[in-house]
Amino acid sequence: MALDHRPRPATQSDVAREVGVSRTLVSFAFRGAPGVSDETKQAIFDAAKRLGYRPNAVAADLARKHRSAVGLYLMDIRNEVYADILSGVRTALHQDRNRLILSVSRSVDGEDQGALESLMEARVGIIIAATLLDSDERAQELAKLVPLVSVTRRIEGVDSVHSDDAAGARAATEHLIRLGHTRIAHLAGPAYDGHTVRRESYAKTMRDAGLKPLTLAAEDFTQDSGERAAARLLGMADRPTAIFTHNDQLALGAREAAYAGGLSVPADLSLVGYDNSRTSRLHGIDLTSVDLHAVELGRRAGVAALNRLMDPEAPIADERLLPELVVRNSTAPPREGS
Amino acid sequence: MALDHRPRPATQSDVAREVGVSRTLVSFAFRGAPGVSDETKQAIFDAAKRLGYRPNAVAADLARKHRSAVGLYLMDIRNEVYADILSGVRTALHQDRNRLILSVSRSVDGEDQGALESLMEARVGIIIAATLLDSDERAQELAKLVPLVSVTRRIEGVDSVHSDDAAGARAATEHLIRLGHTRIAHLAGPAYDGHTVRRESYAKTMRDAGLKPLTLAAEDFTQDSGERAAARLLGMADRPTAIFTHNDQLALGAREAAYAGGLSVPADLSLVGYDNSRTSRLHGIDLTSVDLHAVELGRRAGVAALNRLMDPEAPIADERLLPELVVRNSTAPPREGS
DNA sequence: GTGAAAGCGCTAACAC
DNA sequence: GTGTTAGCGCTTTCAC
Repeated sequence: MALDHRPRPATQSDVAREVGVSRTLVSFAFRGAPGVSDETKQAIFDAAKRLGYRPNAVAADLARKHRSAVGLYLMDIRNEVYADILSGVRTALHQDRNRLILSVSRSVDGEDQGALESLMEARVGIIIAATLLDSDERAQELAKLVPLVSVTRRIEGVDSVHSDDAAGARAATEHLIRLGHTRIAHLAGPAYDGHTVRRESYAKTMRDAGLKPLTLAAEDFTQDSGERAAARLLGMADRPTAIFTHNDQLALGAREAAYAGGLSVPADLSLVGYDNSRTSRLHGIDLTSVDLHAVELGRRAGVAALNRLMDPEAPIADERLLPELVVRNSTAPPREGS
Repeated sequence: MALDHRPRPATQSDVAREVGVSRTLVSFAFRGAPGVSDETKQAIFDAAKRLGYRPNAVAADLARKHRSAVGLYLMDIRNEVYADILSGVRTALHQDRNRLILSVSRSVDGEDQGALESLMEARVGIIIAATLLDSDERAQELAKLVPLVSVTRRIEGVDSVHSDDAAGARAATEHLIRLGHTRIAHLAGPAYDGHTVRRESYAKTMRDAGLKPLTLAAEDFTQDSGERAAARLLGMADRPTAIFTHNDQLALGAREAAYAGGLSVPADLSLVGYDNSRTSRLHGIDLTSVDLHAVELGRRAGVAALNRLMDPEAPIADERLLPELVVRNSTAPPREGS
């Protein structure tokens, strides 16, 4: 067998025995607690190195009746926004010695029990969730079991750091109205509690401008489902001349549907996405999109988690960032007569 | 405080006390072990539900002197390939009740100690690594501490499931040669042990065709660094008419560099990527790319991990899949006279 | 069928 | 400075 014999990992006791001290001293030494002479400390570290000892954080947590790991739930690993949030969370957590346990939603099927469950099983001390698919109610229940920080979505009674979706959707819609579009559709995601703000803001903005809103919900948040939904929109008799989508992936799907139908962007169809992903910035894609500053969102969520861990009694955090519309080349005035 | 009082989670003892049996019975009941009457079992489950008891998998592992969690290391969360591998791994692990702990490399800086360390700390029973940045030697050392499955990269003496990179790079290079290109450059990633196969295969294919290889290593695997490196390539006196890149992100960066320099793809520059990412399939991007079947790679890695867990003495796995060149519109014959 | 007791690797009083 | 002891939530002999 090429595999070497894997010896049972060294424990505190092994180190203590090797040095000839008690386990307590080893424990103290590794946690930097006072009460261990420098010599002893050196001897302990040397022995530990020799034996290949590494503290068992899991057992330590158990003994301490305390949970040091922070769990991060991500709805969609294929969406850059979540990668950005991860980056942000990490920079915030970097200082502390916290372990970060990631968990990704299995599929975008409207419930994240599996992923959340695995975080609970791993016995994390707090969960940062981006973006919860569950209802507000279930989220609030979850928060009773373990501290919860919701990113990207505001939940009453739960630490939340989110982006002003109403403002973002309004900016996107107004941009299209200002260009002269009147038949502006909205390609929404599935209608979960956390995802209604953008569609409502879109509808309100349309009505305020005297226009008729037209919202179609995609099956999920993927490019494929965006393409399917947009194909339906573009097949209508009075097809829209502009579409504002819930996220960039849906927008890219709509873009494919347009080209598949012989339409081009922005000449025949204006498109506004949401997320300002890297792909949206590619030459030839040039997607107008709303940037919700995901890295910063993640960073703040990390800070909020740290705060909550330090003070369980602190008031509920509720932070809101302002998104920003980035205008590129996927939007233009509608063609004459269309 | 809006936050409800968070009660200490119920334990086995609580359930046992509630039902009026010993802890052992509760333990047996939850693990489906024989020796518990159906009535008792029912009573136990009822009480557990009432009390909101959920088994502590971490403590169970500790007591069992066994590690049930599987750790998955991903090099780059922004690269779709890794999202695909994650999907594959999950489908393979789905049957089993194994916990999956994710860990993503902090930055692409040539060493993944941090991410690996966190997996060790979480006390996982096996690590699936995609793609290790460390040297073969360090990977082999790691494998002595905890079972390791390497995906995407073959490591001697370690369970590996990878794609035939030599074949992939050869196919890409030959495709460009066949189109008539002679000045074909290769944009490689940083030169880690695991990433040399593609560049070597490219060089060999060039030499075999009587052409002179020109390899430039990007600083990392991101689009930005691809853009910078490609800009240097395109600024050369005798600039290449085609570039084959280590991955799609680098290729997209090269594409940006081309357009920034007034060149268009494929008229002035042919481009072949690697990964066949979703972005590469977008209308207007149409990137010719090598598909390494990442989902299947991940699935097999998951299976390999399960096997290793079941039989530590089994022979080392070494699986290799054949990649596939997907030709799109980013490659064309070189312009006359160039 | 059921339960008592020891132990997993570690922490945290408290005493010496 | 250093060691003793009890215990975290659970599993696992082994005896009743």
